[in-house]
Amino acid sequence: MSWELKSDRPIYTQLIEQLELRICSGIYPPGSRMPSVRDLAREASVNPNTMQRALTRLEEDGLLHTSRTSGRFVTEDINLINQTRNKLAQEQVRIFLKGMSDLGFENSEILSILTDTVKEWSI
Amino acid sequence: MSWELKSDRPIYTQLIEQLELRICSGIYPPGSRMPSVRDLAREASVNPNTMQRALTRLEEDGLLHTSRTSGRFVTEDINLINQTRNKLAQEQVRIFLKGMSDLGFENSEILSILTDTVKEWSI
DNA sequence: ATTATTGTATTAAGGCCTTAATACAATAAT
DNA sequence: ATTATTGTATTAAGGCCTTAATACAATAAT
Repeated sequence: MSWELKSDRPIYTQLIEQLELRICSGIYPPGSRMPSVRDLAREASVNPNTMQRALTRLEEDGLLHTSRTSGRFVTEDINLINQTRNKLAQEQVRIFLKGMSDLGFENSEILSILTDTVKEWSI
Repeated sequence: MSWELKSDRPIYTQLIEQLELRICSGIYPPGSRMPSVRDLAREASVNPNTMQRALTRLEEDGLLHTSRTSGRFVTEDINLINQTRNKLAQEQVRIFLKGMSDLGFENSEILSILTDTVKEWSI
């Protein structure tokens, strides 16, 4: 998975989302060691300071913890990870339904559009 | 409908989205006259320059046109408005499915989550 | 013991966004 | 004819974000 950073929002907020995503989807497994700040920054083509800023946020949320000089580690609290995953999913759903509703689509329409799109995707 | 401007993205991009939304959902009907730049700016609590920047963009897309000193008007091209509405809707769907997929949800799960959420909302 | 790697902190520069204050041109309204 | 309202343009200031260049402390690796 690439980092897909766009210029329409602050990079550090996008990094936060990407990192959350990678932890929630198991790319960085529970308890595993994260790449160093410098490595992550190089990988995402951003300044180490910017990556650090994002990592600090994940730490505040408890998804990461730091062991001074041996690096950062993903939490082993699977419960927290799952809660985060569900929180992110619900947020996606909420934004989607709000957006479609604002465009004037009825619930029934939304469901049928989605069903159709999913079918097309899976063909 | 209030303007709901957040600070996590440039305001002018949010204004563009809001204005598109209002045209597509009929709040500003086809052919109708828009409030003046200054009035819109006051309404959204932003600087006239910022509102102007957003309006210029809508104009480039053909959703608005200007009649020098009598104001801006919404296009009468209902076809264009509908195309825009569908484009925005498809974009919502695409982002939603991408987001849920990145979180590791299967298509079937996505559909059932959405169905459930819609049911809860309508209770 | 020494070295390399880790996270962390600081400072300066530049860029984009937003606001604010003005001003001007065109024309509808009077 | 005059006035008010419209869109439009310009300039300066401040804020946040990002990068870049450094430096330091702690400790794992050697």
